[in-house]
Amino acid sequence: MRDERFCASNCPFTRAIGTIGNKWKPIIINVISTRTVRFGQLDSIIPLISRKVLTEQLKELEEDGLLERLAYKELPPRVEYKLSEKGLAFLPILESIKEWNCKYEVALTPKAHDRVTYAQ
Amino acid sequence: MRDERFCASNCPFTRAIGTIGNKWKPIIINVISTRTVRFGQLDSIIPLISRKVLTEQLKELEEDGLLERLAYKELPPRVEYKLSEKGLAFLPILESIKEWNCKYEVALTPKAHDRVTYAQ
DNA sequence: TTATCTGGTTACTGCGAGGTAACCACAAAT
DNA sequence: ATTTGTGGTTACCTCGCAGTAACCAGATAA
Repeated sequence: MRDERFCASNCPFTRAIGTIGNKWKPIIINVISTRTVRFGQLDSIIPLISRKVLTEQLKELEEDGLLERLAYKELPPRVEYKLSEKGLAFLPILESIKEWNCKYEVALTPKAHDRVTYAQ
Repeated sequence: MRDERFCASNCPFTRAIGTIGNKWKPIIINVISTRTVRFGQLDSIIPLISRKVLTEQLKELEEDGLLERLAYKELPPRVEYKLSEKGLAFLPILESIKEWNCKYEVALTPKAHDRVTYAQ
């Protein structure tokens, strides 16, 4: 899940990609953002992710110091996640990605086949 | 390789992550940077990637408009890759990631076991 | 008594990402 | 005649990511 060869690289950029360079972590960080979010909320907000993978990703993010896990000893249990200073410092990067995408993402041009069909 | 469910999302951020949110693409973009690089150079510069995967990633990056492929009809063949405007616009984001990592990546603290060993 | 709620964990399983190795064209060099 | 250089493509196979389903505690509600 986390690529050990990347994390063991002597290139800091490669290590960074080894840490946050997968599809779920930027999504999770973006969802948490500046809030405090419970596990169940993340599970329902993020489409398509399974509880198992969500648990794994959260654990890795915590290990890498991007977020903090607050477990309350209640029943039923309550666990809250919030970004650490490091995680919060990553948010502007996600904003840049959003801006970059909105500026450069081309509207999907219909395929030639479809265009001909409609033109007739 | 590219997650179709991400790319089909109606959330632009999710689509962006579906496009560049994997481990190889940021590395490739960072290596090409402002240069014009040949296939063989990428193959030798980037450690651990196979030619097959490199080809696939380059093709996807081209399809997504991040880079341009220049094939010269020579023998032996020569193919050069360079970033498009969209790809170049992504470089500052990679720089931000480098800065973010250097600022917040904690030096791996030796485990308690090792520390005790050395202390003795 | 039984269901519900929460945040997981575990075992089982399948699919596909990705690695390896062989192969291609064709010119120039040896 | 054979090797080398270049940028791939293809078939084959394996490993592991990730999905599913079952299970857990234990208090509260119905």
